Amino acid sequence: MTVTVRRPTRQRAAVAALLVDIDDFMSAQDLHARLRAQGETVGLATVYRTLQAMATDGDVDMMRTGDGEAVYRRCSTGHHHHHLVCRSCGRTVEVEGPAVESWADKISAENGFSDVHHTLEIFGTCAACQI
Amino acid sequence: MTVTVRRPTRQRAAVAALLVDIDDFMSAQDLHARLRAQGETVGLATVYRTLQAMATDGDVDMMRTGDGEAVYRRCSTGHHHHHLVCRSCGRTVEVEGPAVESWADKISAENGFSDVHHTLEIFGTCAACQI
DNA sequence: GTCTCAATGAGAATGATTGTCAAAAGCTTG
DNA sequence: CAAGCTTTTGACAATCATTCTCATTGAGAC
Ligand SMILES: [Zn+2]
Ligand SMILES: [Zn+2]
Ligand SMILES: [Zn+2]
Ligand SMILES: [Zn+2]
Repeated sequence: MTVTVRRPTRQRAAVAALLVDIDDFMSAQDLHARLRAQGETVGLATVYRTLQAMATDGDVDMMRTGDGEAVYRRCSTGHHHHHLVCRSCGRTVEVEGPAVESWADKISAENGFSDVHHTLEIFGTCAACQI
Repeated sequence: MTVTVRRPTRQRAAVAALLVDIDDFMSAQDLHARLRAQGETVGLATVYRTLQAMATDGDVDMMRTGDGEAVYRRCSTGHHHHHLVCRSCGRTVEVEGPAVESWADKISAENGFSDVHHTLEIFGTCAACQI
């Protein structure tokens, strides 16, 4: 197996620290803007690279918004889960569904697919955002 | 309720006809290239607009690839379903999961979310693409 | 301190998607 | 069929997230 080495840097620490404070999914652009607002000097490309590395390492979850933009979030659980996201205020709830996992496995096997993974997100309006 | 009127045009017919022939998800750019290769003269912007209109009307399914590109497919069933897609050759199988639907509804209700919808796709390697 | 290589950042480049707006084409009516 | 009205089209510019380039900086090892 290959172990990718990642050197700890001020920039990576800044991004990681910010993600701990934020509770909603946020884009690289937004995170970069927040960092700059806080006075942290981190390049945009570095924010992109850092987020991608964290996503690869499983340290953050990445999701695509309706218009295809990548958004990231530091989740509390390290294991596989999905999200219930308010399309109005962005509030996010982490959810698990054993039934879904087994269904996906069964469907994949039945159709001869291997090495599978799935994406599943639920969007709606949370109680606080009801009119 | 509002009923959107759509005038039938040569360009829309060409896009719709092409989608019937194709069995895999395909991007607007790709579809446009195919149309041009067939000698059909349809503008790129028109392909984008047509696909969006068809997706809105429920005539095609839209999905996002791993890198966020929108891809479209004319599905056989008119009702709600999901996809099992080969990440190597693109072969797509339409799948249904009543258990997943009810799970999503339950989770949403439990957390006070309303007006929900979900996205769910399974990616893997199909039998034919195994090494 | 020095050496080596990963990491950074400023800016350019890419590439999908959307906006603009004048010209072309459906539909309706006379 | 012609005129009038509205939608649709297409060439091109504009947007905008993301990636690339490459010279410079910084971390870790000795
Ligand atoms: Zn909300
Ligand atoms: Zn899952
Ligand atoms: Zn395949
Ligand atoms: Zn479903």
